[in-house]
Amino acid sequence: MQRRSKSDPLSRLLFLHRAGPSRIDGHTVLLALNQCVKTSPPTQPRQLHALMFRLGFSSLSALQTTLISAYSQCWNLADARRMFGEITHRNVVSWTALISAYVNHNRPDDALRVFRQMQADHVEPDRVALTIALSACADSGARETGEWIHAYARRAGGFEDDLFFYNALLNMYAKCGDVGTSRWLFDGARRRDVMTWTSMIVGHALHGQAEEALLLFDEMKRSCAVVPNGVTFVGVLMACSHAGLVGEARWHLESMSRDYGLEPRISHYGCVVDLLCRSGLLKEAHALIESMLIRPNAVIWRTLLAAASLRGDSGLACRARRSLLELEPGYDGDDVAMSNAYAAAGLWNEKENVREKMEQKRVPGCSSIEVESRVHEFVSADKSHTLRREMHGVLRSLAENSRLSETVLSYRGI
DNA sequence: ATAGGGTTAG
Repeated sequence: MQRRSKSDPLSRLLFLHRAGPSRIDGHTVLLALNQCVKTSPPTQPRQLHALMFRLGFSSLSALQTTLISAYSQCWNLADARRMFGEITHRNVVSWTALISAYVNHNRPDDALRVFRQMQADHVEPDRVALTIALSACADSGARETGEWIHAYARRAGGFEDDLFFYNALLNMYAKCGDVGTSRWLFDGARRRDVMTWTSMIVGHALHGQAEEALLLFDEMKRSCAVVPNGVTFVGVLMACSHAGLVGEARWHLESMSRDYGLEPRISHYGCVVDLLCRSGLLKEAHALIESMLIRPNAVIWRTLLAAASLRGDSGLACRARRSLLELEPGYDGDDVAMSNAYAAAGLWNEKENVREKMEQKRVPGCSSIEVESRVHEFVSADKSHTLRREMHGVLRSLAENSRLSETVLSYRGI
């Protein structure tokens, strides 16, 4: 149980209640609930839930809806779902709260399932519901559903002035692979905010269109209408990373804090470390990690370890491995990388030592994939799956195709 | 008119 002060919204509410229940109405309770959710750490939604019962507001649908998002924000999806089940008169807002909960818990397919259930229940989506459904489409790559929502919105009036909706639409097309339509929406936009620019820059970057992304970022700065934020710089650095533009990436990383007062986060450093490593600049990557103001995480060190093992730099690999043992000692993949590093450097005895330790652990790495809601698992050199012949055939043709396109690219001098 | 539900990274 947390300690709370006399002035926190819950205590105030209880005080008012004791003074005379008639002084409290639904609005008062709702305001208090919202304040509770905003404090950090947020008040446990179960306490709020109990209080609603005590004050006699437990069946007010607006309050129940607020509790759905409160449970969701406290990482309690099961209780959010249960809360939804308790609502007897569901409207578009309560459905939307649940859809949003699934989106925020990285379950876009479940979000879309609920979106369809809502319509089967004869509840018409409004533009907020459509906006959240679009972000679910973007996250799961559900382009056809996204296009359906676009058509639906056009019939319902377009919502072109709603930047929330417009940005979600533009982002959906970009994430689902249709950068052309995304750019068409961008060029035709009546208004643009940071999110519009950022979604478009990231969209280009994700699809390897580094030049378009960087040109757009220049244009954004020249227009002076919006100020880039941390996410914008993730897009810019991703673009540099895909195009191998080392100098440009370093310049933008410095410009972030110098010109915009944005302290680079781990994801920004991650982009640049990855780029330096893939360009073979391992010493520079290491120096950047050591110079960071924030504590490097396992992903960053693992990037360096992978590069060091690929190039047989066993000294640097050891350095990365040491940090990884502190951060994530149980991660078996790092042993594999380390043994590869020794092998690449010709240090066979050291390689054998690592291998032997791995054998003692005996935990084979396992990959899994979900197809039509059945999960299939594979370990290395697995021959047990009934469709292995078909799968190997597909893999062979993929490998063949990528060899072909590589030949074409090198023929063009790229 | 409408408490409550909203967009950007990997």
